[in-house]
Amino acid sequence: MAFLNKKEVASILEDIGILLELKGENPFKTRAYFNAARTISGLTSDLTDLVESGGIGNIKGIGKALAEKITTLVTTGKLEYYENLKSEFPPTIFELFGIPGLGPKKIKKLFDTLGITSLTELEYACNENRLVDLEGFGAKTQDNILKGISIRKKFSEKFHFPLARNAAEDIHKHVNRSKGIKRSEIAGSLRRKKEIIGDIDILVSAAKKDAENIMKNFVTAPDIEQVVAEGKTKSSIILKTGINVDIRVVADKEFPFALHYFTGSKEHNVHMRRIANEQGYKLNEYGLFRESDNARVSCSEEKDIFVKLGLEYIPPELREDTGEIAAAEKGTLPNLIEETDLRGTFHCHTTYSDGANSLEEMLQAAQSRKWEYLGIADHSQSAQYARGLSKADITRQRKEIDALNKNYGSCRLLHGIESDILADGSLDYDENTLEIFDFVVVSVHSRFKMTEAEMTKRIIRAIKNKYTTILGHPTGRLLLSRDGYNIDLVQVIDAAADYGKAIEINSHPYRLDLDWKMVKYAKEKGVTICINPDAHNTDGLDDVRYGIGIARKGWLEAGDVLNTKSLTGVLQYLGIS
DNA sequence: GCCGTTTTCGGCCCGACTGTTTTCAGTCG
Repeated sequence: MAFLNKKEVASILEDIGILLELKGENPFKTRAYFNAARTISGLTSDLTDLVESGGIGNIKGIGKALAEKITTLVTTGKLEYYENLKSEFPPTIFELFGIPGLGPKKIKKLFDTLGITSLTELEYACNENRLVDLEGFGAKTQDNILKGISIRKKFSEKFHFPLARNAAEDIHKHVNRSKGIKRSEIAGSLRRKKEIIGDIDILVSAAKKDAENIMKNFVTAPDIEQVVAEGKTKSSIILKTGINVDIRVVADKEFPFALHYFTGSKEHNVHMRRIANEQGYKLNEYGLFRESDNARVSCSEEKDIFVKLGLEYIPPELREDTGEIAAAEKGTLPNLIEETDLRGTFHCHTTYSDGANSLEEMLQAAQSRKWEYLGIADHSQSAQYARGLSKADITRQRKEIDALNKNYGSCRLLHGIESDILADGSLDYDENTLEIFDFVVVSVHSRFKMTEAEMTKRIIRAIKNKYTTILGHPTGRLLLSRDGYNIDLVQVIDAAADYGKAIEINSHPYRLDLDWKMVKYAKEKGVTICINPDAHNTDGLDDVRYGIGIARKGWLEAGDVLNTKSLTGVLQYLGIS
């Protein structure tokens, strides 16, 4: 019997890390907790099993002390060490982390000397001018903290991918108009195709004489809320949308190294630097240096850095320190799927339910994308909020699809449905009706608040249904606004593997569900993945590009994905002609 | 805290910018 799941254990380990930082503990010790939190949250094997078998201590980065603490947490739900640490600080102290310029040391100082325990108290103290005389603080610091609090109140700290990408492209264009730019690129989590973006990183190479002008141009870009830092090689601004943008200007020979460094992730970089050290090099954002004589190893492209370290080139999407470096050492990195590999897609809505475009308009849009097939999956009858299809609607839709397929040669419409998974795990039509469809996507749209055991059972029952083709948005999460329902994804993926069913990567930028961390697990279990746009209009079809990003982050190759198959291959897969 | 073909101690990635200091600690990525 487990008292805490992975997510909860990881969250406690992270809290411990923060509390240890506050206490001024050895930074390597705190890092051990943060690393362990990351490791635990990324585990695909069952945590309870690992604890019971003692295998938990064999995981890299989890030694004797952490293994004991994790075991205690899983088996009892409590940890005295954590409770004691927590009792030293009020819980609201966590609010203070994330204000720019405020780290553990300063927060501790504020707590010890002024008794500040929350954001409100901090703002009050700033307005009372109480920070200026504090050792290590001053008028400037106090002012910046106030600005930070005001920005925190106004904006969220994270952004959906498209919003961040559009902002990044705008500022990138603006910067590129500066004189003397040699190379430039958008780096950071955007380049790694993360589902949520915290800030934008722009990298530029130029001669030294041009750097100052480029910086000036950057900090005077339109729509800037605040210039946070302005230096010769590094500056930082906050846009009116609340997004933070960092820029680095380096010499052109440093560009590949800076690009690698600036793309991250931080964990990947740390690991790469360790690999470099082991081979007698030092790696930083300016170059790769031989430790014996400090000689620079020249690399003209980012790819060369990996080659020099005896690694395969690691595509940015994989740089999360989740095994990509070991695979690159062994030469076993996947040949990642590309957007051009897609030959069609499934799960699209039309005016029959809550879509904005007709069947014919969707078909034309698919044709213009050179797709061989388009799977229509409107909502099912119980989804009344979305005008779910009655049996009469289904008959009518079938007729129209058959007629369109006769008139349009190059792209075939496939007639599917997005059937609600009812509370008991059954589907939303009788067997005679389900029989009609070319494919069936099954999704949860109601009764989100079940226990994990109930929800898992419900979804697995739907997976087992013989009419089910694809499990749609498996957690139901809405990024930045709604957590997914409680579900044991490992069990769900195992069931999909056992029953030969596909799982969707819902490509809508607010969903991106299945999460890439689990995509990799699904691939390992041999589950077919389907990259679906969940399009509600013709433009929505382009969302598959976000799904591709997630598929790549999940190590997928073209062969792992259903909709890279030709029409013939798909018809064969679906068992229709 | 973790780790080890240099193994039970002594390392642990590395550098820029800010604001406070008067040579550097703290923060950030």
